[in-house]
Amino acid sequence: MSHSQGYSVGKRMQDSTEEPPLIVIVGETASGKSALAIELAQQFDGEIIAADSRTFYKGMDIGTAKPTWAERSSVRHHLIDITTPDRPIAVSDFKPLANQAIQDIADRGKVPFLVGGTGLYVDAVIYNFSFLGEGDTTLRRKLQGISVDELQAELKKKNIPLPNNPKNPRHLIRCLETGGDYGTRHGLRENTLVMGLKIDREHFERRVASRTDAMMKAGLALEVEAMVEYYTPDCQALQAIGYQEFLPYFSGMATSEDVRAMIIRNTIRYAKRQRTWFKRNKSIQWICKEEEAVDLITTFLNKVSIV
RNA sequence: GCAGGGAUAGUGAAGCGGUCAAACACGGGUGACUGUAAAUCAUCUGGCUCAGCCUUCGGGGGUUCGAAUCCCUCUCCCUGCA
Repeated sequence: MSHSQGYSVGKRMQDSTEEPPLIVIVGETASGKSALAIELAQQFDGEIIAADSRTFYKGMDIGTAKPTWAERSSVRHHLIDITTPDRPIAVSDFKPLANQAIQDIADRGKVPFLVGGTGLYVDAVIYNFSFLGEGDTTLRRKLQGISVDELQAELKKKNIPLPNNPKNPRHLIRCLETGGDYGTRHGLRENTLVMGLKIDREHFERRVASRTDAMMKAGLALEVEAMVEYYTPDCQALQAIGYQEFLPYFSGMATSEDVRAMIIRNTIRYAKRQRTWFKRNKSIQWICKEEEAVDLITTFLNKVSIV
């Protein structure tokens, strides 16, 4: 942020090492960050890049609270509907896609807004994660049947230290895949403003309930049924809140009232996990109202254009 | 009215004389987490001046060195006979 070398505008445009400015908005699900982002993007001539692990997928519209077509025509959105549930997008796929979008938006003279609730994916971009290799899927499938104790024993045998979550089978398997290596993270991306949208608990829970009702009224059951029939119900993308909860309903083991209650509960639990994730990110500037965001962005953009 | 059965922590449900602040499940809190992340996992969950102490197992009263566990009685609930 401190290279006041007096680049000419032309030089800056050519210089690929210079990071385009980026505005990031994070927040728990149903916090209203998408609506806020649209407002802000309109106001500051921006475009939105979705950092949501479930809005990549075509067909998962209602349950993921994907922005509507009207919203998407008012502000251009990137990385929504870019794949299908049977072709998942992992963090390591997301990061380059997001960076491409950022560059593309900046090249067209607009302001990129990275907006989403998937903390890991956001971090991958703003902390410039480096990744290790992809795991062997057949080996992974084989390891999935093994107990935690056996996985730990396997690691011990190969002299690989246990991961930070030593009882998490997925982390143990990944550890086995990478030989105990981890990717690296860097400092916060330059020219980046990170904002987090806060929402008070009570207001939030009411929102979740009414949002769930609205989704169900909009035909969520049909959407899920179609997806489950076309893809396998256990495919990773469909392992999403608003989707999995319907499985017992389809097999006659639950009422739609049960489904509703489950979705609400799982959404609230998910939001808690998001809060925990974001809490330790000290780069986030927490805001409650749009005006605060406007202020932060205004000063941010001024500073960036001066450098 | 008679004969049985039951009342256990936020909920469901074990326990049936000491090792019980009480299994387990759910619910809830807190947290971890770089290639499945809307996923996955850990941990706590009666109270406190917390390696110890205090108050709990429908209410009251007994028996016992000792009771959630045995006896008496009261309240409420279910089942069978009236």
